[in-house]
Amino acid sequence: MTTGTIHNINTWLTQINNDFKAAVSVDCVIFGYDDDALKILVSKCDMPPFEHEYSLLGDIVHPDETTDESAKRVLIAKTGFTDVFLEQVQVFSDLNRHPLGRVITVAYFSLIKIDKDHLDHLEKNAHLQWLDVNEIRSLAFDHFNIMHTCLRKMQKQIREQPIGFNLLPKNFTLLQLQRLYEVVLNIVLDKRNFRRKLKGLGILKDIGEIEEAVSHRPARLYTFDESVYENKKVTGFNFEL
Amino acid sequence: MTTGTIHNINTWLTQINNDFKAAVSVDCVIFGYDDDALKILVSKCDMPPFEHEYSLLGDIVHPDETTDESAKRVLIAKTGFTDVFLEQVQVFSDLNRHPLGRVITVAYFSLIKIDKDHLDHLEKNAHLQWLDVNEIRSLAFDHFNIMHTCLRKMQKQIREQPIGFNLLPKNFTLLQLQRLYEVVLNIVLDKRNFRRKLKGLGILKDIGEIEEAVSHRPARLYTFDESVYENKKVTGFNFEL
DNA sequence: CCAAAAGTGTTATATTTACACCCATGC
DNA sequence: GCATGGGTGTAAATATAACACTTTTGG
Repeated sequence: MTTGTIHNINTWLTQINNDFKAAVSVDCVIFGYDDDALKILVSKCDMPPFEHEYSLLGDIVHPDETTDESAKRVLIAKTGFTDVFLEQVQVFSDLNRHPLGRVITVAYFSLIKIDKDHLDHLEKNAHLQWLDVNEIRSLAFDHFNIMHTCLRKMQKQIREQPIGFNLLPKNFTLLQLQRLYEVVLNIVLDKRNFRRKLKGLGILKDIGEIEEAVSHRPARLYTFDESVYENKKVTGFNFEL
Repeated sequence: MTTGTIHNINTWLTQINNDFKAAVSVDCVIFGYDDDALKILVSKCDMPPFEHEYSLLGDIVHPDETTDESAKRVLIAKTGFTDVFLEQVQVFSDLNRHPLGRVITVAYFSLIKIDKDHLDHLEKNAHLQWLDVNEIRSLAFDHFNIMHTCLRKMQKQIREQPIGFNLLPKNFTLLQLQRLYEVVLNIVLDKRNFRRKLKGLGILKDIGEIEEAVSHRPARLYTFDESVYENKKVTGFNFEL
């Protein structure tokens, strides 16, 4: 192919041939943290040849929405949460990744709090299920690959930005936060160093309350102080642990 | 919209309606470093209403190629280089981003060495031009936005991985390398600390030669030792400056 | 001899790591 | 009283930051 003859969508191409159109979808890796495990929300897949696999939650992108909007729509529809942390990760476009034909998908990951209200909602979607990321051996389509890519990106991002709070209840103890990092990153953290680091960042607010109904000394409860974070962010911020 | 009624491309949807197909393109932010400036390769745009703007190099994604392959094809066609550093950045899918209709684009950035052979090749593509990223005020379509997003991602990545070498000749002096970082990141670096840091990383190989034809004390020439980097990468590597 | 970049070490400061004990609560 | 996690400080090691002069080459 010579340089003079290739199409160029940014110059003299004047119409788009139908042969060059593709279906575009979004797929969401929805992370939740529960029971000291990192989980993702999946759905039973009933499309051959993946009838006995689980798949990520996704949908085709509608003509009147961006891919970000599409991913948000999927999340709201499936989880009921309207205010979700959502991050675009990567396009997957292998030619035969989907049995319906050419489907180019944009992968997203999302972090949500698994709570009682949420579980009630999920009961209406009996086909949905939480899987421990460490126990997943395969998923439908190329979703195992997508899940892994999103997991790596999330692990990187959780070290650089305070996004882990999205996985915890509004108020949490320092040990809960530490365990979250340990589980997500598969590492062991030193309690004192972890606490010093987080208090030093100044993004935690002691809400002046303590745990209730625990069979040990109750811990103080903290919340993520987003306003402090927003102020510091501009000057640079290192969340490394 | 209720949860029971949304489409789901991963379950019971059995065909893809043409109304749900879109044109998919790739757009490449091709970075080059020359004359102590970071530049990008652009093309004169002749599509209304952007006749007097420059645009990124891109093309529609063909039915028989992934988006990565598509981006690589554009790069080879426009620059002649077959072995290019290429990184997927993000999807841009605003509804009216392209005058031909719905075009969802996948943005990539690429790092290449600007050298004489390259310039010879470009002369055959008279519509191509290098623009200093600091002097660009606008580009066609949403390309200014795309360029900025790619620039930020590249700046982040160059601090974490030794990708800067892709912008330099095979052999280079330490000062050239330092200037590259200073220009790309808009920072000032300390010469001694920079040298200590890089020598400590062990990824530079002194090739035993010196600069020629310079009107000052000639500097040693180094090259990037990829094999050492590949070995170290698995154990973790911090390229922060 | 002048201009231009090459090349080189030390000290102070900040950050990170490693590590052990007493405390409060429920049962 | 015992099991469980809550909560705290210090010292060593490492990494980062600041800083100035002599050397070598070409013109």
